[in-house]
Amino acid sequence: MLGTLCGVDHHGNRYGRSEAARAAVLEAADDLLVEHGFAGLTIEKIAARAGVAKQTIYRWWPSKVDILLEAFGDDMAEDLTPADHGYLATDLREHLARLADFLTTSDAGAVYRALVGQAQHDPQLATRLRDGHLAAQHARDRLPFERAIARRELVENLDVDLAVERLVGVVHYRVLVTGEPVTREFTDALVDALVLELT
Amino acid sequence: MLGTLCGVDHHGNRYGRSEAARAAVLEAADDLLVEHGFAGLTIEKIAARAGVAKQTIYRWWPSKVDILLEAFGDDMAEDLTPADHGYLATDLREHLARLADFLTTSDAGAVYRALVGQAQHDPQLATRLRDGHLAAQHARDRLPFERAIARRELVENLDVDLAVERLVGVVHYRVLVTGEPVTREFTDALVDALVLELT
Amino acid sequence: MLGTLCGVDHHGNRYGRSEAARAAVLEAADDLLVEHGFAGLTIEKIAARAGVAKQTIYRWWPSKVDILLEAFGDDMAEDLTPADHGYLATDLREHLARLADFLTTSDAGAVYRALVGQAQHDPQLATRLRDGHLAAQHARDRLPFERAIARRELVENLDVDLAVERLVGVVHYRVLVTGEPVTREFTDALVDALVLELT
Amino acid sequence: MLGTLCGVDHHGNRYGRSEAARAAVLEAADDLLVEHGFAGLTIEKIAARAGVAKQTIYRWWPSKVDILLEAFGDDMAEDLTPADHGYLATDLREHLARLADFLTTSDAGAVYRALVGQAQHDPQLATRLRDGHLAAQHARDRLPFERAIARRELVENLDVDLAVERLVGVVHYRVLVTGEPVTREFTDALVDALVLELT
DNA sequence: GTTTAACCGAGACGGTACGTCCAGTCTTCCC
DNA sequence: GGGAAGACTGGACGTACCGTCTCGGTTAAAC
Repeated sequence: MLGTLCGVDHHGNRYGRSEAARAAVLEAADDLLVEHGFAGLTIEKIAARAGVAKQTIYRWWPSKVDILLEAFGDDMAEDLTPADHGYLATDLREHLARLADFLTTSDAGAVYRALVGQAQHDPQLATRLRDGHLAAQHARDRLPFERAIARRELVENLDVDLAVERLVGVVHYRVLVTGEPVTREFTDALVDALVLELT
Repeated sequence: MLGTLCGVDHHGNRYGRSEAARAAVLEAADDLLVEHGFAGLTIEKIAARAGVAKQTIYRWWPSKVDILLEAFGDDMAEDLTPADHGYLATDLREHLARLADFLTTSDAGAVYRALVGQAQHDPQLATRLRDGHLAAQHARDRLPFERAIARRELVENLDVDLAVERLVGVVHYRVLVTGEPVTREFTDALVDALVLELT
Repeated sequence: MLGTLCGVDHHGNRYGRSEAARAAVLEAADDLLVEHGFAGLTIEKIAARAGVAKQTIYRWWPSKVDILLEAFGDDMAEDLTPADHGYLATDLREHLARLADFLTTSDAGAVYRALVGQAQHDPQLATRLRDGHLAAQHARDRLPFERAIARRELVENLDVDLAVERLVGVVHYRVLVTGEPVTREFTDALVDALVLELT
Repeated sequence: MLGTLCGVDHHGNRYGRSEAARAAVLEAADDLLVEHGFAGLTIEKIAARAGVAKQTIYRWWPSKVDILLEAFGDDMAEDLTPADHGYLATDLREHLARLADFLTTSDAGAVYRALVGQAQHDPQLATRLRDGHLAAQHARDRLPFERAIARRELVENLDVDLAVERLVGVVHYRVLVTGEPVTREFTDALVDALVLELT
């Protein structure tokens, strides 16, 4: 016969996971987290809210943090990819302001904070979070600096990683630890001080 | 201000709480946190490990984070009060190195990380943590800068808060988020870059 | 001090099981069995009906048949102790009629039938049922015959066990297997045939 | 009435069910019952053991007791049809001994006991069991008596039903209730007492 | 020889109940 | 009155089956 190219050789709806159930669970988890916080986020409530059987959740996600990780998805990549305006200061100012906004006001940011919080109690989650999302975000955070170096705006041997951390680290500190508001003035001052120092 | 034996004014069971029970609970909580992590830290296990009735715990602490807060005690103040060497760079280098050490290697640091993690899910805890410990620590963190200003080593109108955050924030970011090791080289580079910029 | 004779040396309500909870559970189990049958008898429903936490049930009863066994209690002894009228035939006629009544119409009889049914799937229950209740009942079933022997109404070397089984066995067969009604005519005929044969 | 190969009038998949699947299910059910008891007999395990889809089971049998009923089949008729030796006592002695053997040692007997046990919780099953098997068996149990009446060995107006129950009822009682062994001595004694009484 | 319809395996699904763990409250006895 | 002990209600946990469903595949009768 012909080379049955479509579904390889699977049969039955063995691979037929319900997309509706998956989406309902992710949305329910997201909603519950925002509404009732991480403590109010139980598998039972997610199941009830999503109109889904508990078993369906356990079939696909090992724990509630896995649901959050999936719900978190690529939100960070979508929201936090720095634009290129041709000037380091402009790029960084905008990027850092968007980071602050993401962390403090968006739903995805709430999920992110919950995950980082939980990661303090769960080294495995910490590893997955870092490998899965933080590394990629760090690469995106580097972009303005790398473009500035390519533009000769910055010296070639700059420690970009350190520079990145000196910006996003401080914003994270306010969000995760001190809880102080992260204003546009603050992020701008942060960027300006760094740019002044580096150029 | 000497170490007045804390339980000095209770006379037997009749007129006061048992210092032995209090100490046993705090120690048990500390041990369980280090051994089994925050998830393995339940009131029942603390009670069992401490040889104490659950009711005794509930009588004196509203929740398990209160136990941790009390166990955490003034460790931060004791370990993280910056010395005065007469030079800003030296003070900051030493202080930041000790902060890194505290956060990553000490038992108190483990408690602190657990509390900050939990605070992401628990706004009330976040408030208490900030009011009770972080504000005081921030004041201590300012000391090197304030001394340098008094010494005229730094300009008077320096934004000290920002300077502090630009140091401790980055260290916290590594500890709480990226999980990268915080080496002496790293903290020194952080201090040096800032000091160079400010002076 | 005085010889604290009451609670030996127990302290706390360590031995303070709630009689209210116990009674509520037993009654709820009884009711649910009669209303919804053995299949409708779940621990969760017993707990809900009794207004008791599931844990309280699991604390005191290993399984739902244990609840039934306890609810069954001494009902058999109370209802099925044969009276002494001085005549074998009279004693047996009355006793067998009461047995039939117990098995087919009483709540305790419903529990008994459920237990015997379950014992077919559960050898351990079978053993407990036999040792705990059936042996005692068999001893009571023998009484009319033993009194008749004492009275010289029957020969001394009569196989009393066999005689007992030839009466109660047939009634059980109707109740448990064929489901035919066990009328007074039937039990009387059974008794009369046996008594005629033995005397 | 000869053994027409059961599946003779189905032609392939189109108009008929898979005999292989049917047999596998019945055997799996039988095995699981004997190995793990009635509680260990679940549709899922039967399906897994038989290498059959759950749906296939639900397509053909409404419940697991239906599987057992079908697996039980005509075993009773085959094993428990009394032979005709020309003497009432001989016929009954042999028949009752075979009944005892069937109930206590055969696989079909195990299924029978499980079904009778379950019938205590399930009136519908009880009805089907009685209509489907017990009535037929009762008719077979009557045969020795009817032949004896035809032979004038017994009086014509004998209550044959009662006589039958006085034999098989007692054996059932031992098997289902007391669990005592049913020896040949016991069954012979039972028969002899009855025959002596009736003739 | 193609269509076609019933059966089959596989397994995902919404549910119910299981038995366990812990939270937080309570009552009782001892010191 | 504090403390040890522990029973209590309540609720989430993760698991096991239930009975229903949908999906390809297989296969032999029907076309």
